[in-house]
Amino acid sequence: MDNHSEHKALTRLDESLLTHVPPFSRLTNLQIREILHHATTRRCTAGVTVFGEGEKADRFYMLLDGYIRVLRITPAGDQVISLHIPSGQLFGIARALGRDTYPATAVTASEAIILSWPTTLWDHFVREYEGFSSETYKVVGQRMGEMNMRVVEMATQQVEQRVANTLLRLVDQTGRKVKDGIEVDFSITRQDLSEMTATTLHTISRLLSAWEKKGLVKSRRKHIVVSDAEGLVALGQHHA
Amino acid sequence: MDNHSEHKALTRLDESLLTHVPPFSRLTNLQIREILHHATTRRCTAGVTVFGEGEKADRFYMLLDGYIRVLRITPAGDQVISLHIPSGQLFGIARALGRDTYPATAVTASEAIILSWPTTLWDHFVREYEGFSSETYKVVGQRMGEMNMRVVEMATQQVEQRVANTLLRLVDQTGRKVKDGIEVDFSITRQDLSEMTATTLHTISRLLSAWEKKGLVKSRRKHIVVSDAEGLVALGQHHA
DNA sequence: TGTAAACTTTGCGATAGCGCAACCTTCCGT
DNA sequence: ACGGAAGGTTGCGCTATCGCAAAGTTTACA
Repeated sequence: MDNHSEHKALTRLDESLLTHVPPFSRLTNLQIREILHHATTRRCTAGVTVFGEGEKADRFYMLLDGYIRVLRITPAGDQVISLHIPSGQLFGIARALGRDTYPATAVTASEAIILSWPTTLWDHFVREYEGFSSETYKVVGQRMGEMNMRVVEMATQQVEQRVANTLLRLVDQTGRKVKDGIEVDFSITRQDLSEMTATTLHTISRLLSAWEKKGLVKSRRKHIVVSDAEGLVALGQHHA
Repeated sequence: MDNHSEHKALTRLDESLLTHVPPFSRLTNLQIREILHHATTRRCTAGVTVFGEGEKADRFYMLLDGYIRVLRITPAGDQVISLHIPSGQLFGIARALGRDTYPATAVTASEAIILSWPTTLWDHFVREYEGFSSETYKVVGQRMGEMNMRVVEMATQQVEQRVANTLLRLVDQTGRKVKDGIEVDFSITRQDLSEMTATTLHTISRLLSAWEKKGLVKSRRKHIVVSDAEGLVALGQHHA
């Protein structure tokens, strides 16, 4: 559960890594080389805490590969998963929102490659790099949209619908095609799913079992495959 | 429930109206006069829809006086209140988040005075006006923080705690001192409160009755006064 | 000034989903 | 290759909260 597997990557970073990543896509190779020059690279196994809620936000990050899980822990010790960040997105950008501490904890949900820069460079990036700012705020907007959707779902839908919709969104955003359906692209436990949907792992387990019997999903330990998305969508809609 | 009371205000707009409003506070009087020159003013009674979810975001707004309620309506017809905006804040700033439609509906929660500008001016504002952008993103950050807090609360707390905390936040953000406590500064029904806390108006009614007996609040039709904030805080914490 | 509309209260079941408990299965490290 | 830890399943009773119903109260407006 902690930073065991931290490495300074000495790998030579190729400019092509960033040329197709939105916030940097409009830049010249020279600019990208400049950006990479200031970057620190880090490879992590799953389950590594990148930064913690409330810490001083002295770096901002770009996920090159893998998935990041964003979560908060209540005083009472309950953990709530806010969202998952796919590769190619910035995160830990407290500075962009006028904050100087991270508002949540970021943990790797899979193996991951992460670039980061000191927050002091943020203003420089915004000023110098065409499109950096607007692309940044596009993902901020997306994330707000997702959070909003979650609030609405939690306020209006039953557990079964919420879980169905959450699972669908998961495979939609991070799904990988496999033999008999689409699989969530990182390890995910019933506990994790329950922390995303405000339920208990027990309820999730029961739901997945039921769905498996109906042929909607196939799940094994830490893996979930959606085999009948249509069917799940139906479940997610109806109020019965 | 619709735009009955719309007026074009012919009132002369005084520059001093904006000089103390964060996004404009660093500007010269000349700049402010320029900004006001492009603005459209509108006075509304409570309950007027300023813009609707999904509409083309062709204007952005500044609330000069009153309160705005931001809400979403599900396909099934359930209404969920996202947040309340106090005077002095921008809203309807889809453009700032790379969107071209409004993500939610905005309704006046009280009488209100609203300035607005065509979205086409947004980039101009960002470019020309020192501090406009950063102040904007500060409120975006705040709102994200609030939404996040709501998700966490809804996921981890019982109804009574959620309602207590919501009410406390309400009087904290928009409270007005009255004889025997602090009153929510706009009309608010049990229904409204239930739409903020993901409950039913019945449950809210029962809770308020119970709290009134305990001397924590005093409520009449559409008015709620918190008389013992400490007590409510206690209720909002404990898990029993 | 009276009548309808909007808002509120309260009682009484019904139930979705939790919490607990016990047990099973898969994986990982040594 | 085995033992323990992490993850998963399932049964059962409980309760917080909803949903319905019916009646009371305040306000608006004709």
